[in-house]
Amino acid sequence: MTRADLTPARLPRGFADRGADELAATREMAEAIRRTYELWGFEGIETPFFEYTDALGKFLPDQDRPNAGVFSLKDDDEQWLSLRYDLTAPLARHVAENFQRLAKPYRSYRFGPVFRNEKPGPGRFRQFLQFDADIVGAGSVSADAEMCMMMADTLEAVGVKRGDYVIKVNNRKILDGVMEAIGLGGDDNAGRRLTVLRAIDKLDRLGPEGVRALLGAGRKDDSGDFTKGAGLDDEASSRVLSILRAKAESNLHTARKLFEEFASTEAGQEGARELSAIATLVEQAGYDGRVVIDPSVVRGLEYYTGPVYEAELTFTVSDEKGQPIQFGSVGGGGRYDGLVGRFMAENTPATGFSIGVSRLLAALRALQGPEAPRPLGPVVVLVLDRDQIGRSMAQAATLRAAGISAEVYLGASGMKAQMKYADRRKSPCVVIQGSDERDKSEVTLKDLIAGSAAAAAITDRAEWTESRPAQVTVAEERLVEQVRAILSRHE
RNA sequence: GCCGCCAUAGCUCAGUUGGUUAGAGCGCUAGAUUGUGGAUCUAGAGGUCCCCCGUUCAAGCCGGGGUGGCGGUACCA
Repeated sequence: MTRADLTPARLPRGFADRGADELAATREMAEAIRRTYELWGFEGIETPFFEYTDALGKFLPDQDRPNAGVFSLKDDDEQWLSLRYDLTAPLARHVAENFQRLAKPYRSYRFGPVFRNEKPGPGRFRQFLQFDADIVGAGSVSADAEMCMMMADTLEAVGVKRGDYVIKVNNRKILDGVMEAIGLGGDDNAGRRLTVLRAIDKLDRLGPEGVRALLGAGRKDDSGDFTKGAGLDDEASSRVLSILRAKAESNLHTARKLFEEFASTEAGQEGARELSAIATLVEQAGYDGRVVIDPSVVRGLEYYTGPVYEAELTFTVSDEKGQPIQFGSVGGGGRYDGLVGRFMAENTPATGFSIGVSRLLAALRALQGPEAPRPLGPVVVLVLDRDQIGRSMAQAATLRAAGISAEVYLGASGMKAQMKYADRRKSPCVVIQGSDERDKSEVTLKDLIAGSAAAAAITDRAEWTESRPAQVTVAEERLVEQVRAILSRHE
């Protein structure tokens, strides 16, 4: 086989392998989230990665193929299947399919990878982890208030300090009311309404002037690309922008202000009333300041029908170049009363949220800095005489029986390379038994972490070669006891 | 999708007006140390200069096309 025939070892774009450190960190975080959800009375449910494409609600009517943005394939019975792109649509399918069996309101959570077939960017992959919680069958805003409060608890459970995050709540009905008031009501204007929502969603990045441009004629960005605007006149734009300034010093003030300014339509009235109810519940439950009404939140642009919420990290950290980075949103959700209704005639209200696990993890790691704790590897039992490997295996077995993770070195290299191997495995300690120890039924244990620290102080070459820091030789039957002593120093 | 930038060793990158055998640092393998990782010294391995076509006596370098990557923007259910 020539070089040119070799298969290139390469990962598809937008996908990533994840190593031991990240797996451990993910497991820990997922566990903290799961515990919180269960404390709030949610139960787990798992759905498959694949769904029928129409169940996900994505099918272009004018083409015989599913929408771009979704990974899809045709089954052998000619039906289109797609990889799930979120965990909400599969839940809606599950609830509709098992409607009679489920106790409602149905409180459930789910965790797993979702897939999006779109251009990856920095920190954006085509496969990533989400952890969702939803309440199906509860139409009152108490359910939305609970979701917000649970989100706050969840962030604290994974290690975000109070004050380092905020759960922002808004209500789509406010926006709907305003758009109705400026003449964007009705089915004919659905496209323009969407443009308005998208413009508002960009407030963080573009500022009020950028948003105003997008509400009006349009905006040209730095790369020279032009984005067509919603074509509103100045007065209408101002009206929309005034929503974004409605945030006041407290939730109840904001709610009152919204009621005063945007209650000219029925939808606006209802939205303000709902937000006011949420504000009261949040205050009574002691979540004031953590859950905040913020009229600039838009969220997922299609299926939300009422309250929408978003978890935002408020701290900044520096990247490798010292540039401050703001992590922003790590999750969000809202009320989607229409989603289950796609599968069954019975109207089923629902509300829920999703946490971007990978993103949250990245934020926390950046916060902890590069010296985030690394999990230790196994104890490595060296093999100095290959015909004595059975003894090494017996020693490893003894350690395992004591619940200590241990492995026998299985390579062909000498002792020096074995030490290097153990070092790279982040092994806390190696077990050495050459002929000297074997004759006396002893083992030598070397504490690699302490050894590393001791070596850092050595500058003289002779001392370096002579010294055997941080190692101890003991009788073989004291193996477990000594290893435990070493491990206990590094926990 | 649109706009821009980039592609040389495992990684980060040099490479002069186009000119012999394409380099450095780090990493890797090993020796100094007959049994010791991380310091030091020494040696070694490792390259289709992204691919194709063209210009030229001569291309890593110039031109065209392709592919891949990065950044911005749009989309993000």
